Amino acid sequence: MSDRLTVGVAARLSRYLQVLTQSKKMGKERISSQEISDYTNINATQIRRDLSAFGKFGKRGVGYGIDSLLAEIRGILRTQGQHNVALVGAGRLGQAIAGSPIFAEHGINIAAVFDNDPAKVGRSLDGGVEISDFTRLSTLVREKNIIVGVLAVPATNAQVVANELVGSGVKILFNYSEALLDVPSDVAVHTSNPAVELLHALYFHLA
Amino acid sequence: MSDRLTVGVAARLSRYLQVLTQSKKMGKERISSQEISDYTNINATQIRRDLSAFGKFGKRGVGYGIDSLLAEIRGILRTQGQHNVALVGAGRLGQAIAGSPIFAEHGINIAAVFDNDPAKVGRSLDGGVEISDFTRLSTLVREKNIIVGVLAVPATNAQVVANELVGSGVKILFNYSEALLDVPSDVAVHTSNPAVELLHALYFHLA
DNA sequence: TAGATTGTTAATCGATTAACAATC
DNA sequence: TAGATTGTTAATCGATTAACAATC
Repeated sequence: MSDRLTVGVAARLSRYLQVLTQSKKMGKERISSQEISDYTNINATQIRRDLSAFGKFGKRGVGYGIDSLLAEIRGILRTQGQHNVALVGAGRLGQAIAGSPIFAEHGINIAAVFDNDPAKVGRSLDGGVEISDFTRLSTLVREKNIIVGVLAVPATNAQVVANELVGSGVKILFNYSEALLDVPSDVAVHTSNPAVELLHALYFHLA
Repeated sequence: MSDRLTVGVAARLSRYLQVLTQSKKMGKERISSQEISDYTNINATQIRRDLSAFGKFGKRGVGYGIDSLLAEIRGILRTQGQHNVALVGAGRLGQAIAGSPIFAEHGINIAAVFDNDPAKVGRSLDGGVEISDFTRLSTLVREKNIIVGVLAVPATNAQVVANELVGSGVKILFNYSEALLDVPSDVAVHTSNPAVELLHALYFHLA
């Protein structure tokens, strides 16, 4: 299987990773496709099908070993190591992101934090990273070979920050503002949009 | 078309809504399927197909009128009005959510905020909502007929808060913690998981 | 053994795309 | 008219699901 995964398979595998990580934290050692299905709303047959395309990871009548399945999926997604990201914006949202265990749990390291407020520059966030001035962004991003940028800035600044990140070599942007971003076609933008998801969820509740 | 939309169509329509809302804010009056495609990475043919299933909303050679398309999609999704949600957790993340224009822009109103910290209860957040004690959750959620709850609490408290919300009649949960939530089958859980999305995005960058 | 759960098949359904006539 | 973009067809591909033998 040296073929590239389809978008759907890659998305589902990373969701299994989340369930496995949390189940492991809760002390579980084995999990069945039905249990993963309950948490993800992905059909249990689909889950077994996704996994069996790469090998026979489970035991009939028993389920999947959490540790070994975690290792297998990380191998398939090639995301075993540590990944450095740059966070721009050290306001409430930026601080919440830096202080959350969600990134650290999956091997994602916030390697640099930027803000343009002189009162914040030089201080440290919960994660222990020191806040750098926005003007140092390009230098630090290049130095640390960072290819992922997280935008926790107001919509009015989002495009300027995106331009700076992209100009410094960043290829993946996580946009937490409502702004639409114009970027070159080789840059991927993921926009977090709880409101859009909510409208979508409401439709199925109302219908 | 009184049929229920498929999950895919409803998800895409709500993403078009986001692009239209922002384009309108930027002063645009018309938009083409190709422009929507550039921002969403959804194929332009797919967009025209989704829309034409409900009517002929565009003008050949010209594109779609933003105002009229917004109204049409809101009608299809039946989400024209105001929707009340309850926010639990008035820490940095909760404050960031309450202060963000993302919800308000789409007619979503944070009708109640809860926290268990006595130092916070009674104060008001940026949005203007007063923070209520967590013990009043059930009363207020029932009084205001709230069916959507947003969890901005640490993973260790997430299940307890989810139980309280579900027990008070909430049917849709937005979980910003990394915890897995056990809920009845008639309750929908949306978990925000930037780390999982990032692993997925990284795969396509590395491959 | 008895019960549980995987791995896999076969069938169906929806998503995706290219292409192009219609028409603004 | 010339250029642009919609609406729609037709064809392909991947996702989804039920069912069940294999086997732990």
